[in-house]
Amino acid sequence: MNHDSAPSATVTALRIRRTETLATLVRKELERMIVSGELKAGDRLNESALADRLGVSRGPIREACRGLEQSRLVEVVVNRGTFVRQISLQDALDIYDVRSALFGVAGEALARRITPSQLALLSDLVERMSRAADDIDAYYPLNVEYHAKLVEFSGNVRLMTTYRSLAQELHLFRRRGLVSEGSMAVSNREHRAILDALAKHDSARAGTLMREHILAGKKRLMNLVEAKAEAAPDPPRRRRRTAAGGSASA
Amino acid sequence: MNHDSAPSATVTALRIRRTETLATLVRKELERMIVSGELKAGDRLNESALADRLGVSRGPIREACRGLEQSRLVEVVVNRGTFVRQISLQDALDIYDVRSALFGVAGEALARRITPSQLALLSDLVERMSRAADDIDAYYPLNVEYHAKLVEFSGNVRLMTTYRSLAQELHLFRRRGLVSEGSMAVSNREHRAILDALAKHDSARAGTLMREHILAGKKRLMNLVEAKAEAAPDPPRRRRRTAAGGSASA
DNA sequence: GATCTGAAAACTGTTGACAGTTCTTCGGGC
DNA sequence: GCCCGAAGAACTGTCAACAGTTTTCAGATC
Repeated sequence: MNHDSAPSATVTALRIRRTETLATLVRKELERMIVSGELKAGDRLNESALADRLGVSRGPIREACRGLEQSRLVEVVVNRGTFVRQISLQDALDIYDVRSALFGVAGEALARRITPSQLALLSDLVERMSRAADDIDAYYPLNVEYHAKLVEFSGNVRLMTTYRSLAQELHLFRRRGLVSEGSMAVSNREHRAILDALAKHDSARAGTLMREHILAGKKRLMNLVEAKAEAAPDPPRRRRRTAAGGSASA
Repeated sequence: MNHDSAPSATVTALRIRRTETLATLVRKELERMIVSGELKAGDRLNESALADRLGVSRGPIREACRGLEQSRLVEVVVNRGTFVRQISLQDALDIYDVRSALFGVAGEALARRITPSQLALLSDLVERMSRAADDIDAYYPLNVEYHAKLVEFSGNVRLMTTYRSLAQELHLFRRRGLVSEGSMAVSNREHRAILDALAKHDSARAGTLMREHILAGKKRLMNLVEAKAEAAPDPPRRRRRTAAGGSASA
């Protein structure tokens, strides 16, 4: 009854249209723009301009912004607009602490239930990271995928969504370049150790290692920030015109 | 210039209006209705009806729903509406695991920075809970406040918001009565132990105790569910007409 | 009585317009 | 040169209406 073979572009469009509302599509597009850096922290989202650009009216745009507000990617100021959120170093460090705890639980759960095929997949990722150890552009996406898979395989849906949301928020960190730097070889050694604990179904050890892996990342970030601060002592941060300013965040 | 004394209702309304948009007010009202149980899991949110009832148009209602969707209190199905989410026992248990991890981090951080006045406040809450040990209606809100304060005092904003969101989601658990039951005396003994560790600034112990406190709550819930299941063996869950049904939750 | 069908009702998705607020700009005064 | 203020532009908040989809329900059919 159902011809699944190669749906035409229009059919695909219709199928999307049937399961996704414009607001959802807009939200995803904005998410992409924010995470990719196309929209920078502090930028305002001009509703009319976005509406024109995406070929929709302002309604769906506003709905999308409300969603983004709740997932903390933007901040809405009454009568002034919605701004891409700006998170401080302290915010970033706080997020690392939370992520570390979540990653730890993921490890404990995963060690109990991991399957051979999942192990193989993770092992493959570690292997590829090892080969890409001196090419950050190849390494980075593999690293992201490795972490995402570890959380996904834990089987705890709520854990996964929470973790993903935090990871996405970290993209807002203004000096994001820092996040991906850090010694890749050391990091991958930790990846191997995690894999080993998982293979042995050692729940406690996997949890500890995964918790510490994130905390090590936090440490690396702190060291980098300190180093940079010494090299170029605190450029006077120019006040943005946006009300979204200040990193106090309530 | 500014007469602060007893602002009239209209002034208050205007002041609110200046800092809160209708969508925000609607979202808060809907949140209240959901958490209070006025809107039950599975119920549909009729946009026109709500608009009439709250005296606004459908725009702000829709925006509010998008926010609620992102915080996982409702589920939106294209062309059919938004439904109050229904979470399964498994979902609830998953949430307990995540909460436990977050609560643990909160404990570690809090033990390092807790102030005498914060200790006094927490101690007072435990004392009052102890006196209310056989009156669940008095005990329950104190218990909620105690947990909230522990997280709030941790000083990690992101941790607080994440924790709060999960706690709110737990209200959706269909057999929510169960959550508040459980041996209050035992629970308060744990509260005292936590307080003790915090007073001694014993970070590791506070973290462990707080983690285990939530896991103990999870255990209590599981035992209760099992007990009830034996008493009244699994009533055939009637399929709701709503598409939101099924607890598989992707 | 149960089931199918199709029209009407109810509801969601989206849009364009209007009201009120904020931002910009351009003179004028010091 | 710098500050202040008012008019205009730009933008957000809200609404009412239209289009398309889902649900309901009365009547026909078996």
